[in-house]
Amino acid sequence: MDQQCSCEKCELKQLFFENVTENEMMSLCQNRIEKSYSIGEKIITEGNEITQFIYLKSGLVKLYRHTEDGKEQIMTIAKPFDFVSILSVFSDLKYNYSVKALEESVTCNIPIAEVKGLIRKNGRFATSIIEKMSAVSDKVIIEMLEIRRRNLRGRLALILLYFSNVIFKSNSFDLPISRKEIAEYIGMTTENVIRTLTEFRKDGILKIYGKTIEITDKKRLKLISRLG
Amino acid sequence: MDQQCSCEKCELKQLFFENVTENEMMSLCQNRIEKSYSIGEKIITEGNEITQFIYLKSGLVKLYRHTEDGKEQIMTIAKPFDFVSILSVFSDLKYNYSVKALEESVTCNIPIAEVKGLIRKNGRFATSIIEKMSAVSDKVIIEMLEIRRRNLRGRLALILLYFSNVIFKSNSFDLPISRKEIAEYIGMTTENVIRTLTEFRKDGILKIYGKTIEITDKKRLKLISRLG
DNA sequence: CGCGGCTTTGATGTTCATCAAGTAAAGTGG
DNA sequence: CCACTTTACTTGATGAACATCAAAGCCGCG
Repeated sequence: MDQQCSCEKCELKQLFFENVTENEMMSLCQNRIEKSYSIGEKIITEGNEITQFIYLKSGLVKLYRHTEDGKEQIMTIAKPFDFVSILSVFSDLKYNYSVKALEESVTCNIPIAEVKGLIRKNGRFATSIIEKMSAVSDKVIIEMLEIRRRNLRGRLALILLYFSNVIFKSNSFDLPISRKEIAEYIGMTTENVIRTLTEFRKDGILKIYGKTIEITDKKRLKLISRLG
Repeated sequence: MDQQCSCEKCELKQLFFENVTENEMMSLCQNRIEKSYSIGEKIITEGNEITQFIYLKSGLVKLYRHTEDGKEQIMTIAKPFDFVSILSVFSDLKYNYSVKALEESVTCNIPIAEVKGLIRKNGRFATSIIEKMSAVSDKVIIEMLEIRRRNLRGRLALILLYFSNVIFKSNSFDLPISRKEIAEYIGMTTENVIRTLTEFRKDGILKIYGKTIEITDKKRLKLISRLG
């Protein structure tokens, strides 16, 4: 095995492991497993035991859960640096949500005991994990409140802007989720997602080619997102 | 000053400070301030700087925030052990929500730097904080998803059961919040909260005397909560 | 090439917000 | 303590927003 651990070069090292000693890093590096997932593959299954601390190195994923009546609710869509396996990882023995890849994704998996040990031994590491957790749950909660307070047009406008500004950083992008999933994400029906998209198209706000969206009147979309 | 720190007797000590040494505890104890709040008093104001780590010793509080259009959204209702000042405390410099007392409440306030120091020095403490944080954000997120997936009747039934089973542990209790606040909590209008309450009363599910609620047909209320 | 899931549009009815208007309760200052 | 103001509560009427149901075209995949 190399003296130089391959994690040293990982662009996500600074995110969580900035304050980890060389020895600790070596141990992490030897115990970690990288996994690749193709579109639609499940990364985490609701109800399964939590054994790994998982974070997203690249790609895009959705966090979702099943309701009693068999439907799905999407909690959030996470990209790298947004954290995957943070919610409930430290408070529960089992996952109470599932995670699925929306794009080709790569995760880094570390045995949870290893991470817990590191938290106990290394205060700076503990601090950075706590800060990260705090930021992530905050983000999810605020996002959910922002969705809730809008009507359908506002909700759809909001997430289109989210894809455009935050995820893809472009006015033209391929929707990473189906119409049905958009509905599950923002709490409306598939039919109304489609109808509202069509409205936006007719109003000259969007161009739509299947999954490809081009935002042509962003100012107007922002207005709808603010006023509903 | 006493040798014996008064925090030693605090029933909440075990919750966060179980793993803290005697010296650390003395320091905490000297720097902490207990504060009392009467009904309606503000404990935390949105936008203010975060300087204290605040937890609820007794009482009941609401966490809420203002939307752009001047309305209020209640994020959750917290009781002791449910944590108050956990969301965003470690990731942000300012609060992005407010907290108000719904009942006579007492908080214990510790300078945030003190807690951060403790996290760095004491791994077991860091672990217990992380577990607590994880559990709290999980609770809030699941709660919000559960509210969202229901129709009005289901939402109202859900929170009535929440008050009855979780908060007051009785079929008869005084609502700690106004009709308007219920509306802000579960995302509906005040008028419809009232109308639905009246419906429940007419259906023989509840008795209502102002703020006092008595659940007379819990089985039925549970059914409504499940099926909407 | 046929099956199942996704997408689309239309018709219909329910659910819910909004507006209006009045009563009750609770806080406020003289 | 009473008049006054404000805030909370309540009911009804109306229309808009939204879900549901139905039917058909499309697409990818075994």
